[in-house]
Amino acid sequence: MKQQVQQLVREALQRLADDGVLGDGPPPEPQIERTRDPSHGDFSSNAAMVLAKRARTKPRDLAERLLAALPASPLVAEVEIAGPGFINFRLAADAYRRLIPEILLAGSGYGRSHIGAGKRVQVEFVSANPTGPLHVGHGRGAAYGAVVADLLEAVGYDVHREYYVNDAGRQMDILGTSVWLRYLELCGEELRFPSNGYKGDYVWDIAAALHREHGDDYRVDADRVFAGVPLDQVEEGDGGDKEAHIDALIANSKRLLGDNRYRFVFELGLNTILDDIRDDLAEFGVHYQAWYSERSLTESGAVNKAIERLREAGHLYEQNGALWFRSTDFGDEKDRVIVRENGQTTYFASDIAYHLDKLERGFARVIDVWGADHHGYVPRVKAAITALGDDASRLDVLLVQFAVLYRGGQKVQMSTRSGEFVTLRQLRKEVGRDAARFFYVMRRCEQHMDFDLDLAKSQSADNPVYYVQYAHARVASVLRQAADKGLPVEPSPGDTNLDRLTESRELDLMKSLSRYPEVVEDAALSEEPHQLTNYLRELANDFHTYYNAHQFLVEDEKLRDARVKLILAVRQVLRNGLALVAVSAPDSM
RNA sequence: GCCCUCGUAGCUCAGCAGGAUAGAGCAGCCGCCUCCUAAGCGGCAGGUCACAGGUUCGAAUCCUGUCGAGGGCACCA
Repeated sequence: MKQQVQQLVREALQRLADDGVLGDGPPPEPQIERTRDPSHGDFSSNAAMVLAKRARTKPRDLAERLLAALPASPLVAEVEIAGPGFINFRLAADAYRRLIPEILLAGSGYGRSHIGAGKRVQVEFVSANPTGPLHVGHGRGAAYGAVVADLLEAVGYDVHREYYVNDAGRQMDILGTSVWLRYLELCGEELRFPSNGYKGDYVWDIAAALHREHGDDYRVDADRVFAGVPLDQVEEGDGGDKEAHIDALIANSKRLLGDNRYRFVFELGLNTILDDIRDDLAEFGVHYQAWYSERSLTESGAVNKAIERLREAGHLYEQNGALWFRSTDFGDEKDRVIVRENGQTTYFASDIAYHLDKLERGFARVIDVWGADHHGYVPRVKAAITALGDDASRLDVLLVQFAVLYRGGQKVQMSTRSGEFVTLRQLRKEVGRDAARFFYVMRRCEQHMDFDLDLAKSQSADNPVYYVQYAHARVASVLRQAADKGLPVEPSPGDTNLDRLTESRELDLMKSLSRYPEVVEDAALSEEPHQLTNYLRELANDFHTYYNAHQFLVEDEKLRDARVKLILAVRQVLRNGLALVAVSAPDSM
């Protein structure tokens, strides 16, 4: 609808340009926006103000000429010049009425478009280390990434969703060792669990599974495991070193178990947790096209290849036994280590290889959804891409701020270190998938979020999820009532009877319905799902207002038919919008 | 110390590729069910858009600085 108005202005501008009114060059693309104030009509263009300087006229004079050049259209009921030079359009009620059969015909396709033109976009999100279950912070990234991906798909992009699995590196070794130590405790070994180990209950569970399946097969005397290991740091200033302590334990684990058996324990931990994450996300309505293994990058030689390319391009140097990437040449604040003194490549090296791989796979755009705590990481990844001769602007990093949970007005304390964090699974169990999904994307991602658990659980109008779902359920309820009363619920074809929709609330509702495709497009292109949830709330509000003001199942057959068609269209749009945020659209509450 | 994000109604947040009197939801106050679910609707009240400068015909929106909140500054991932 907006596009149709835009087309009119575009033609008018072209005419003025042909007449030489606009000075040199082709006319610019006109900006059309929905008005805030209904007294300004439905749409507004600031073209005259923007082009006044170029045309060397006053904005209002140019607006007059533009108005005169505007082609006639049945769409428009009224055009006027207002304020400093805005051109305001009021559309004909029929233009809105015609939308209803369009929506009913398009069904789940209403609001979808082809702006993306099938361009391939990759969205990588969550990508949490498989060292423990997902917590509520990951949940926000999961919901956000999933909705951004679905939105982009809805506007015609070919979307590839990917989870980068950090299945290599020290953190994973710490997990493997943690599992083994817990297992040894289950075997009856006495030991002091390292302060830097993973202490969550899930580690016990994995250890228990190992013990159940393999008895004492992996048992080694605790004394041998801790032999020659530097002191742990139990509390501040006790002279211990928890990093050196855990590293030595890892080394001992590898040595005492041998490669194959160490690998077995390691894989057991990794796979158990990864399976759990996979299930968790699937239950949350989050699905991926690929789970990309970090380890595979090393094994395929991709990491070495990336390093070689950087070396050939002259961006590497050696210092203190390590290999560094001169990222400061590309705007990073300091240079970064690629290969450590001990010969191991860093996580960053893998990440360079991974991003190189992403770009080589030919995605027009690559979107990374990261936790805000990784923001310092952005410049170095972009630096690496630039250094490799690619265009860093193809990569878009979206940073998602943390969510702070509130229960009973109190902040829910969380600490990853002690293993006391609320998991995504617990959250889903407490508030349900619908509320979790909706609440997570209700706010701009860069906004710190207060997640009110009590509100998310409440079955009241205060809760925006119930509010929107209730609107959907009410439509279904009306249809049930119609059936009970023996009234025909099959709507008439096309725009039959729609001229009976003359109430202001009906027009408001139709206007809201007409905005939906614009909302989806804006939300998708700006990667802002909250625009969609806000819209859904507004649409639900328009519907509830209408519901309260008018009876739908009236005696007058034609009016009844018209109103039923309108609310069917409302139901369709609510369904489509809720589907995009993966929230259910129930027929009864 | 340096860097990033944020600071809008009592609370939670929209609005920010500059535009017409700053919006919504809670909470507060006042109304609305013999009628399709009141899990709803309407109304009132509530703001020096953190602060100070600057750019502009025009700034919540752009720039600089100050203050405040969160985060980041590893040969961890």
